[in-house]
Amino acid sequence: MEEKVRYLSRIYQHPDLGIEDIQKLAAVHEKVSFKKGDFILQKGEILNEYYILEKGLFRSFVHDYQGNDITIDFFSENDILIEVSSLFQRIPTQENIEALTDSVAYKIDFTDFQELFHKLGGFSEWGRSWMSSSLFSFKNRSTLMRVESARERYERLLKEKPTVGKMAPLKHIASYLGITDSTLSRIRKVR
Amino acid sequence: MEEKVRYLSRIYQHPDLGIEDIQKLAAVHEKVSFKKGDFILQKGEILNEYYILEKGLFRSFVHDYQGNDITIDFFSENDILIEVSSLFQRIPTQENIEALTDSVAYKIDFTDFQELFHKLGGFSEWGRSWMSSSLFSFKNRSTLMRVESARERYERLLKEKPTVGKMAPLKHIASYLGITDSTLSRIRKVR
DNA sequence: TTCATTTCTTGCCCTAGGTCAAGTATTTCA
DNA sequence: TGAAATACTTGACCTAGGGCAAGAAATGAA
Repeated sequence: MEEKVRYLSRIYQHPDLGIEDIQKLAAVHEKVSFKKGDFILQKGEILNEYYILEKGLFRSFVHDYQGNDITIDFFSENDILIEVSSLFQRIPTQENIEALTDSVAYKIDFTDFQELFHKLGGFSEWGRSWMSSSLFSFKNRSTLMRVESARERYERLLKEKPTVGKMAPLKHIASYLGITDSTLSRIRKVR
Repeated sequence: MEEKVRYLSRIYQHPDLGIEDIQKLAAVHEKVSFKKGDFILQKGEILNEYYILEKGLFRSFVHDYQGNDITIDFFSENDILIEVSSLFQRIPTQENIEALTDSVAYKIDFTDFQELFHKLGGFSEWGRSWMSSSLFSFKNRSTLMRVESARERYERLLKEKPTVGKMAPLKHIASYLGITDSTLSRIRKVR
């Protein structure tokens, strides 16, 4: 129990969140494990919880209009495992979220979240700030897609999420980067 | 005054926001006008307000590591004119935001925003929901960058923001789409 | 273990879009 | 209203990365 609080206080960092707040949060987080291949969300469902990923690797993906599997995002250790628009706007998602390795996470239900979001001022501040940095990184990604070459994007990914380079199958990485498997294979060959 | 309330109630739509809430919001929104070429934000500054754009067209842009001007986003009528991470995380921005036409907007200061955000439950819900749809559209954009051809992206933009096609200079549209001016010019030539 | 499936590599050829540079057209503002 | 600046077009050529297909390697299920 102590360990849960210690871990969550590393995730929920905000000047307005005191130790008692973290304890209230910890009380509604439940430890869960996943096997490689498990799904936490599938197209058409409404997400009812989110997870803090303590150990392991997930990816989210969609199918484009030609049926191709496109990786949207990778989630690695200490990331928040979530599909924001489905959870917060209560609408069916386009995305699927799948475990690429066995994993451990802390789960919190939407109703518990909602209650504390309105009760703890620091928590809603934390949430807004998490969302805004998440918005920033998607904005950034779409800029970098326009500006960097395939190799540059690959090298950036390796630097930012080293686990992905080691654990994710090449085809998922390729679709995440917006290139084909063959091209990624060739990029990898040369250093 | 009545007109301001009427207009803002079209923007701030949420089940938990009643007419009295909108009136409180309207009280802290101030009508402002801009001339073509005005900036509301420049690299290095911290944004202290946001705007609801009633009339006109803006764009945000950055310079990449080679000094090229890259358009990040266009803002047209009824859009929220904002740079989220600077405003909410109180950090200096990377972006510039510039009026492409004479414009009219409603301005709200961060301190007023902050007060009502914590006072009106419906307003923080509205904010979260606005952010999550904004997150969704950036996520979407970075997917479409990977999946669609240059011409498809251009045609989507025309459909989604028709004013942009008419008012924005070709080079800004091109950098928004991630292509060169020459290519966009050629795309336009053929229908 | 072995057979099947999935993952990755590689060769050959092709194309969307880039680069550069020289126009032409349109704005802008003195 | 006319000169300078900016916006747009177009041609000639080039290149990053795609498409396809065949094979090698790794994984996995029985």
